[in-house]
Amino acid sequence: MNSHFSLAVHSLTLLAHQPENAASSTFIAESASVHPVRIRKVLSMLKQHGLIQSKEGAGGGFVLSRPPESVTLWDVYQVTSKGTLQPRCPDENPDCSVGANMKTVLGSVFSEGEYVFGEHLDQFTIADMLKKCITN
Amino acid sequence: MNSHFSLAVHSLTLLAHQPENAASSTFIAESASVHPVRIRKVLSMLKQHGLIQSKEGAGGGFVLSRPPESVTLWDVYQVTSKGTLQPRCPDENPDCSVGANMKTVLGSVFSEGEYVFGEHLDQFTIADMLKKCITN
DNA sequence: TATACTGTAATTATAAATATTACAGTTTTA
DNA sequence: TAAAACTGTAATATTTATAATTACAGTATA
Repeated sequence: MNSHFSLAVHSLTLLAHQPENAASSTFIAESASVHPVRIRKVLSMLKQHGLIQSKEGAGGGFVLSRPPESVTLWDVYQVTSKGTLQPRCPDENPDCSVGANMKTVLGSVFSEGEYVFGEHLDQFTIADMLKKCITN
Repeated sequence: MNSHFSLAVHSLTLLAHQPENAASSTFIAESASVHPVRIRKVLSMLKQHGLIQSKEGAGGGFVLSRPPESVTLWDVYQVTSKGTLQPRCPDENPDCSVGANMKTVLGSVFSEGEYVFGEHLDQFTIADMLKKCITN
């Protein structure tokens, strides 16, 4: 699983944690121990898909655009990581009936698998994540 | 998903395809378009877990040690890729209630998710993979 | 108009994956 | 019994993928 996903969940959870004021990329980056530009890239994806809003200029930053109870990890996964479950396969080899088809065959198994995995992720919301973090 | 998995499935399917004679790492490597040493490393894992047998020396190579109908993709996954579903998380940040716990919280979500995903993989055997490859 | 932000592109640095080389050990076969 | 064809594995080099850094234009605030 790529790291965009965990950074996105982290950021959204942080925004849910302080719904009253916007969080800057620097603030989020320090919480996640990564570079602010990386946060801005990930949040750019979330913004494009309507999960957050941003405001430029002094005092600006990021806020949730939907209640954290309504955003699931599956929603986030689809924005940041769709298709990454797929196993890396070497190029197709036309000289071998196995080598020629393995990529396609495994591809369909993993596409279905991603859906099954998604049903699991869909059970958890950003609000759940916040609750789990705080009660620990 | 790491590439060990797809190389392992590829190799096992190839062995199932020619049950009569052993396949050398060079033969498998050519079918999968990768380096023979890499194949030997992956097959070493499968051998340790009793999925295949190997024979050194001239005319040697690899053969299945169990019928391909009895080996599922979940069996292979557990040998080659257990834990790789886990998202990459930055180091824990003790100064932030979210940053301190996110890794653990996501960890448990993905451990359960791996199990769910495993139930899906468990539906497919190496024999199924061979059939799918050949009828394509 | 200085300051504190987002947005994004370009570049550099680091880490991970993969290939390559090397060589010891094991069978077969000529 | 020696050459050939293999596995097994470690060490190194190369390539690719990730991540950090730098740079700078644009925007809102005070």
